[in-house]
Amino acid sequence: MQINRFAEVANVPATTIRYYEAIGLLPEPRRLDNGYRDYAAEDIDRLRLIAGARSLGLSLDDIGEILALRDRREAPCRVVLGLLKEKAEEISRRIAELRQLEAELQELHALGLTFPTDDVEGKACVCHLLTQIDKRDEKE
Amino acid sequence: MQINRFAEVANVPATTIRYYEAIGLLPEPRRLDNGYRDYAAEDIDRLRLIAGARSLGLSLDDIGEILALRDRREAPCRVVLGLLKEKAEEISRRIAELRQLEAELQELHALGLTFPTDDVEGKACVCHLLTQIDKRDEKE
DNA sequence: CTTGACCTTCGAGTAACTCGAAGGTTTACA
DNA sequence: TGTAAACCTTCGAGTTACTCGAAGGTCAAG
Repeated sequence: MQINRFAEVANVPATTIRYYEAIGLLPEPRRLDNGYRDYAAEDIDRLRLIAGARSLGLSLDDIGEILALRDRREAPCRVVLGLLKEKAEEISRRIAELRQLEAELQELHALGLTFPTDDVEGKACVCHLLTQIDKRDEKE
Repeated sequence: MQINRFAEVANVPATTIRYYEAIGLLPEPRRLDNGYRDYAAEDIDRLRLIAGARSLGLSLDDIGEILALRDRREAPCRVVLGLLKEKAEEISRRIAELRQLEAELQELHALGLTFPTDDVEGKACVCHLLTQIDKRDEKE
């Protein structure tokens, strides 16, 4: 299987596959006589694991650890479970932050609409509000 | 005002201030005889605008545009309003994505807990689930 | 025989900083 | 007077996870 076919079955760009190989996540594959990479069916699983973990937001570093465990014939399940939990918590924190930010943006936008749109220097302008954000946070 | 004091009043690390100067967001300040940067009170506003806009998630590119308009004595308010609206929409999309991801992570974690944690090769393991994520999405 | 689709490597670019090295300056203190 | 601590300077490289471009080799079809 050449790289493009491999890319297709795992749904990962070929350039990304070469990148994963370069950083050591994927082993160097056999080569055809012409030097083209030649993947075996067994390779798909590893790449799918990487892609799956990435789509859940795990870092390539985390994934590297998981694969290293597996390569040493140790089951990485416990590590994976921990990482999934951590990630879920991180994301729930991130969601809270973004909600906050979303509210702030909407408020600022609404407030900005009530101001003139041609005030370069004065204080009656969204742009001026931008300079006040930190100060306002401190007062709260 | 030397850079550390300037950093303090605007609540931005000194290294970041140098960085903003290097990429042209902040003008080169006067220098003291010993070569140290010397900021004026008027400079604070510009840095606060940058910091405020950054904290709302605007990119340095966006901020560069805003500042360029201001430097040309054109009011950037309309642009700012547009950017705030765009950002709010982007963030609301991002929140939806993260919610989805959070649910997936929790589901996977819960499911993983019901599996043995010492299965290297077999299919009864969270790690195996990771390789199935894309396929499952396709079925849905 | 050439066109197009594939494959190769290498180096650089992205965003927004952050860090480290290697050095100069100023102030405080023994 | 010496020196240590706390400033300041520049420059280059590191971070994350790719992505792109250049320059070139290979292969099948028409």
